[in-house]
Amino acid sequence: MEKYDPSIYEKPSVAVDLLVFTIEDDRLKILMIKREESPFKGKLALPGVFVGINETLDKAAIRGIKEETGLKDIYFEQLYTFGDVKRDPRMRIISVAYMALVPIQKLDFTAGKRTEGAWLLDVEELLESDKKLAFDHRKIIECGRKRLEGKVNYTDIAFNLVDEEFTLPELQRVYEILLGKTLYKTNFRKKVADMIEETDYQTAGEAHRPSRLYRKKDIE
Amino acid sequence: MEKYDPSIYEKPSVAVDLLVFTIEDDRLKILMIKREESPFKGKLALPGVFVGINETLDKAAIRGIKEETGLKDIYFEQLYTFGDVKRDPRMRIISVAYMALVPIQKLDFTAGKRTEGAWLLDVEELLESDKKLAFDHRKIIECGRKRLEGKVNYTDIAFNLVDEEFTLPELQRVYEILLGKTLYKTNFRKKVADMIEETDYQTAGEAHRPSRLYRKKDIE
DNA sequence: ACAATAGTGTCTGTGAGACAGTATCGA
DNA sequence: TCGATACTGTCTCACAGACACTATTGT
Repeated sequence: MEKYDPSIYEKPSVAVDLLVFTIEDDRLKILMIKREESPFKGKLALPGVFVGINETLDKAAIRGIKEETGLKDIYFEQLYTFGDVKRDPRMRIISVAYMALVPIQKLDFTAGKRTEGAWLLDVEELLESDKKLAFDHRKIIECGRKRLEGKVNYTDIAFNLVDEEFTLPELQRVYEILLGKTLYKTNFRKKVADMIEETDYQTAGEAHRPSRLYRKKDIE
Repeated sequence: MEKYDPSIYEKPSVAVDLLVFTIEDDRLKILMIKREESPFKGKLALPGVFVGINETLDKAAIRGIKEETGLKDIYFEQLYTFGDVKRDPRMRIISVAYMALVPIQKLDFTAGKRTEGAWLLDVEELLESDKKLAFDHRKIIECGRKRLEGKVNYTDIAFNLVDEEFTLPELQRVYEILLGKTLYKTNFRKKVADMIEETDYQTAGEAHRPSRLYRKKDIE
């Protein structure tokens, strides 16, 4: 630390921006809102909250997730901190981005404070389009998308995008969506074999062979 | 973003803490300083700087590295942001940790502003000891140590810890130190084969077969 | 019977791991 | 010649990739 007293210097504001990912209709989606004020009025933005002076970053993220989705106890992790000087044209705001994953079955984002003005948008479509997003939120989403893809293969992060009980074809589709390529059933099953455990249930009512339900093995 | 004007709320200070890693005497070392003021007076701490109101996070990290080591143009990356409320007992300071890697040949940390009170400490020794460090700096160092180990195998990050020209035994020792285990020569060479290119030089003057010098292949 | 999807058996190629062997320096 | 370290050849084994095959539902 330096010798000067930081309290006499001008300080930045610190916010938490949230990337709430889910999978809907076999597509990766992200929760976004439409800004109703300047700057970037009318543009799409990530939901976010300012970090309270007596609030940890994780707590701020949890609070933001709760406000937007009504949910707590969902998976989240800190992504990266964005600190360009002019990322917000009004004033200096440093943004700590957090990524949250939620199975679509749990997600009812009108359950939060916001009852309208929020959407689940297709991430690939959004990133491929040249639509202007608020602030540096395009860059933040790209960062989250990469992290997601990077962690699929060497963590169990994908399990956070399926319901508590899931079929292997469902889980495989999640892997395929995150990786952006198709996988072979056999190989996929071998890979996840030691992360799952059977239940006694299976799907029914569809015009094909039923599929066994599994759950994530918690120990090990 | 929320509706309130953040400028009327109390803001945290934002600092960048630096983990300057190097390898000296076949050990992973980190640059640390002894605090001369309260709090944690006399305790070891990571060097750090406050982020200027018109300075990006990366720029603050570069400035800090320059002040401590006299170096610019060395490898660094953002590690993680630590925002516990009481991590600094004086006031709320959010710390964005950055990790820098520098080959020992380039490192002369008395070249910076600080001419004394800085040391290269053995990271494993430090983490195994129960020595009290300033702030949450033990946790930050653990975080950096893990990141380093995690990235060795699927990036070329280890190359930042050897000189521009290096022998394969040297590079292998870096890998071994970061991974904490010995490697087989043959397999190691196969792994790095497509990341290196030969030079026309080799070591001399040692009582054994000389070793060819390589450099990192930049294209590809 | 048939369409549709779930699930299995097995061959192959790639790459990590292990180890034995050869090469080249100074003393 | 010898000790020490640099470098190479090659066997094995685990695992990802590829693909053919069988199984079970509703219509």
